[in-house]
Amino acid sequence: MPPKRTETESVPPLPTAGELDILAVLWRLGPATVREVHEAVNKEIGYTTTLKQMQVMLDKKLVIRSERFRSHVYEAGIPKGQTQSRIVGDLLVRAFEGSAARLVMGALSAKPASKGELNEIRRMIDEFEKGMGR
Amino acid sequence: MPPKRTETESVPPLPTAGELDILAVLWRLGPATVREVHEAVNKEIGYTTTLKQMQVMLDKKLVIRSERFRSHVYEAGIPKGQTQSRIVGDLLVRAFEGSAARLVMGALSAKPASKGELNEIRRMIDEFEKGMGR
DNA sequence: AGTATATTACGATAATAGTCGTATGTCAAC
DNA sequence: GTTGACATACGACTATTATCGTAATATACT
Repeated sequence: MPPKRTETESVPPLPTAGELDILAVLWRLGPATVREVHEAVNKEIGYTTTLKQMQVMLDKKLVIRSERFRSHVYEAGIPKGQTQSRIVGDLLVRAFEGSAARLVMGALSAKPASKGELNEIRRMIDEFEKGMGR
Repeated sequence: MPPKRTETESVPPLPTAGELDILAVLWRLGPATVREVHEAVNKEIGYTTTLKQMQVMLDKKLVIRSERFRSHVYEAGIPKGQTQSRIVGDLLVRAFEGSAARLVMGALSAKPASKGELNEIRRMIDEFEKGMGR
């Protein structure tokens, strides 16, 4: 069994699939209420299910929230890029032997990219190379 | 809840985290016994745990197996590239709005790649572009 | 104040994943 | 043919995730 998870972790655990869907909505909308998130995720689940999930995420520090006269407003507890990077990093070692090239291969064969997007990836790599060693 | 999973699916479900670890070992070793897999995964769990997991995976069609005089020999039930692609594809839509470029960004910031690997990715993209529309 | 409506808190339940113990089976070597 | 070393089958238990119902709370509108 994975080590028992306490609520006092410095770094939050990776989000589960359902939690990631909620995070993705928060990334897209910015700070939002449970109601707004619930409508945006667009799954066939009840409102209180979304609510409960977000409460659990609060406990895990995956989101933070603030009062707003009537309801709560939630936002991601960790910067989007950092979470994305942790998730991909995990997948990278688990399924791709740490090879980013193979991961890109997998991504492209899963969802063929347009020429424009291929160029975007190229630019990204160039950028990254320029910033290396710093 | 996700739709109840029957054992008669045409396409297997995505592997769970633990299952992926086992698949990764099978990809690395090729056909292997439970014992071999168990030693390779190198986790602090009992032998029968690995065994049970692989039996569940067999039921899900994530692996296939054949008799071999004394024990069973397992291998991946689906080509490695296809499974990798399905996993990344899922992540792509869930966490990266379908943008491969952002995914690459996430991968590079998770585990900085060497110049050699960056070139490898470039070659991969070139290859992919050449083969487009076919 | 009193009712209606929306929100939150929280416990109960169910489904899935992970874990292991024990029984049973198989083979080889004595 | 008995014994020892492994293997498999399978049920049970635990932890986690997902789901929802209900009660309590807050706000708004008469």
